[in-house]
Amino acid sequence: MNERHETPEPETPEPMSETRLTELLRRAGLRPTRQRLALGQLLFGSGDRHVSAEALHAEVEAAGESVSLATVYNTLHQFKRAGLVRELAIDGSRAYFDTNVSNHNHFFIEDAGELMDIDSGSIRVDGLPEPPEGMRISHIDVVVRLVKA
Amino acid sequence: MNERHETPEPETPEPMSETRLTELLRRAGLRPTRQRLALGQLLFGSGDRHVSAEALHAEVEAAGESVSLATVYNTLHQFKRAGLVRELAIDGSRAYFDTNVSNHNHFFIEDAGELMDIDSGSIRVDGLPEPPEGMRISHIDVVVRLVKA
DNA sequence: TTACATGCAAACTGTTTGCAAATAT
DNA sequence: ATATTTGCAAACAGTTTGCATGTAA
Repeated sequence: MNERHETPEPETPEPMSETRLTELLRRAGLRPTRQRLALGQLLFGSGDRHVSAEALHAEVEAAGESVSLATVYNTLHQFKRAGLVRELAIDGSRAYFDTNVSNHNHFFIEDAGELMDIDSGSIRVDGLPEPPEGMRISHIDVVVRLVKA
Repeated sequence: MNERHETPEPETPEPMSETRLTELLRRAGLRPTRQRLALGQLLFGSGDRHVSAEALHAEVEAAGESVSLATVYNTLHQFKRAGLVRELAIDGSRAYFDTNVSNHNHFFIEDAGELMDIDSGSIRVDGLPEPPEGMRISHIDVVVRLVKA
């Protein structure tokens, strides 16, 4: 396992050429294999996305590429280590990955298990208490849970 | 935006008599069995608590009462349905239950997997965007993740 | 007495891992 | 050539469930 920890690429969304994708992977220290290119295309080829491993696996199969579920998991974790995706703790029962790695928050539609970004500018959190001695804040997650009105 | 299902009684923390606990369970429509009394004592007998099922099981065994893990799970869910505890989505790998069912937020110490309440008054969230059509906000979770400084 | 609760082990879900075969450089 | 990556199936953790037995009312 040799991950290169570099500043995550400000990738342009929208259909990404294989060359761009290859570059992206290379810079992350990952060989551009068929599987990683297929997953990368789905993840980074069309704006910000929220996926579970299972869902991404279904998608890649539907797209005609065969990639094992284990590889989907491994790849998502490699992408995460490379800073290309962020993992979200939303719902204990499955892991969600977000291709938007910038600072932003989420709506979560409970019944549908569906996630949506909240524009980064809108929410403001203040009145934060001091973290306990010897600790620092690494990240603040805000999840706005929605139900049918 | 600060919707709350009516919480069924702000029970007094601190060592709770068996009679009080029995009452509490009765009002929740739950028979005061040995197991539920033992778990209830641990959960509601000493201020606000954050527990995983596994940890609570260890505790109750350590306290000399034998309660199966399955019963711990079942009981936590019954307590949750009764509004006596709240389940937290913090970390995909295990479920945490919080005996503080009022509106408040959390510090989460990543490495230790430890949770702490943040005083309810301190954090303020504003600039919330409108929920999508036909949806309403059921709850807002704020988790402040901490790492060693 | 009877409806509810428990314990056990087995089932299940989502995720991870070990290892031989395949692939990228 | 060789280091990395993959797929598979088996392992795994946490959680849930079916059912016979035990218990509260």
